[in-house]
Amino acid sequence: MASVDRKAVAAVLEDIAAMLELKGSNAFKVKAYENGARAILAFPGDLHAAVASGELKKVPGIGPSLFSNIESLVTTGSLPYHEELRAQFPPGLRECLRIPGVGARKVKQLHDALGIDSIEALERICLEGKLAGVKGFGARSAEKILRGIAMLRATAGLHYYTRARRRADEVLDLLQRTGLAARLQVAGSLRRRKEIVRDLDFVAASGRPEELGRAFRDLPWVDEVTADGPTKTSVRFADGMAADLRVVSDEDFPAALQYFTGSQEHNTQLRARAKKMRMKLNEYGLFRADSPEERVPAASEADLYRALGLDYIEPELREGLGEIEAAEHGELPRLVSEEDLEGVIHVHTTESDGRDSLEVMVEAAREVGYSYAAITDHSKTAGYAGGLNEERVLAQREAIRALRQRTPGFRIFHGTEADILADGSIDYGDEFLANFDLVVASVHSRFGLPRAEQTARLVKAIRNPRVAVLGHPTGRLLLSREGLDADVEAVIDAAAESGCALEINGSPERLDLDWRHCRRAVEKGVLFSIDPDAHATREYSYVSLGVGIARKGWVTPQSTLNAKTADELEAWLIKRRGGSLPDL
DNA sequence: GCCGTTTTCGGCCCGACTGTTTTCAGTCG
Repeated sequence: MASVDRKAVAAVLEDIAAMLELKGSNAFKVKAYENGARAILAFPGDLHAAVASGELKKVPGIGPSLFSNIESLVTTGSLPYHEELRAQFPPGLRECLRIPGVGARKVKQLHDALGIDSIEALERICLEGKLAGVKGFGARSAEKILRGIAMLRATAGLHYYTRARRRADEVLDLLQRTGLAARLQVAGSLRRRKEIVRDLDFVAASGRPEELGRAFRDLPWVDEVTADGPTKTSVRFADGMAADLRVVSDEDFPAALQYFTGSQEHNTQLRARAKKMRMKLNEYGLFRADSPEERVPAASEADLYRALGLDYIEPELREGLGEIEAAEHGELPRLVSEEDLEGVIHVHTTESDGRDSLEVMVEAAREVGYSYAAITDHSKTAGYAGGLNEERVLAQREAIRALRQRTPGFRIFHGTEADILADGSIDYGDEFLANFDLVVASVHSRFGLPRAEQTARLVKAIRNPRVAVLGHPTGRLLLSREGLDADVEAVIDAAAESGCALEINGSPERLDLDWRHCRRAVEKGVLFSIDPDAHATREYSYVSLGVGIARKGWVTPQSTLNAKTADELEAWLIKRRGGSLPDL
């Protein structure tokens, strides 16, 4: 049987949606396929099993038709309906949909009028000045499309959260200094703490919108102004990042902030709810449906949610994945926050590939406010990272013993980030692992193993009682490397069963485990270790990125390993390994 | 194509901006 994972299924559904759009099908049918793709990506269980049992039919957004399509895909590896559609459209035509500012209607029109069937053909027509003849396209259309093509090629416009956050803070600072904004906040996916951000959204309350808009256009990084209306200004910075500013009245601000925080899907559901309750929600406020002039008073986002019969929903949760239902029933979790963290796990020093010494890393952890740190340098297999052989481990143990004497009131756990070998065993061997207080086990090699082998490898490591934490579980690198191919659901089940914690690695390029997987794991009782993977003192700040991902994944303090106190962690470690920690 | 405490048929979120138009369709979020 062909192995079709959820990403592949979602990609097919998205492809179908794109082609239905090109066909000019009912927009809601298109939407249904897009929603289906999202639902599959977010579906936490085993897709094959859910198809076999029919459980998938119960997932919102998967109706009879989508179910049978998905069933065909996972059981036979292909879908005739998809093939039929593909045969009708050249692949280049679907590529054209990715150009910003170019949608299905325009692509279809250009295909019909000029036979354009690829981005290259479209570019040529624009350059040759042959576009303006087509009805609906004028002199400026070609220019705009060419810019869109350039943009698409440049970066695909995606940015790490950290980079976007830094730029957003700079923008907020400069706009704040103008004194033109009574209220000013960043919204959008950045506020929702998505790991990857496409553009920045700012919302302001101001009595002088034109001046504020001008200040926005005049920001030092602005390369191009892409939209410029009385309430909305869009720019692109020289580094390719796009940013929007919306200016509203003070009274409208809460609704505007809510609206521009999104996500699209969350807002769609929220508006449908408002409508059902005979109200109307838009970016200016909440109104009575039968008397549109009558505003439902709301001084804050919390007021808006309350008026809709909902508990306040934290921005991180607003992904349209059941948070509204949970808020309705008072079942939202108390999300973990940085204040809940008692200690830091997964810390490197100069002994392997860190840039600061043991003493400096420990002191910095104490200054951050932690009451313990688990030092986890690389293991012997990681020669490229200066990994420690057994002899050096024992020497480090002595160094830590000595440092403990000089660091009263602060607990130092001696750990390792040990390599999981291809067969799932840990490179030091189980016996030697007993020398550590805490073992983080990670995959650093053989990413290409077949799925079944890769899964078995991770499960074996998780079931090893010496292993406390599975480090960066999928090994992905955002924007550059797919994670290893493993059955995450099986990994989660193994963690739940054995009690091994899964890491939420806060390194900006990792943010692994992905938040989409966390929620199901939390429900199953899995513990998470929210770690910086720090290679220098300043990288302790990565913990806050990990916390953002944990919050998106509905992780609570109770589900967080390093929200335990030092004593609790020690007790947990002893229980996990079924024996005492090394006598130090 | 999906969905149901108005409904198994008839809805499906809503508005700003652009570029082309003289009243609007397309795109985006």
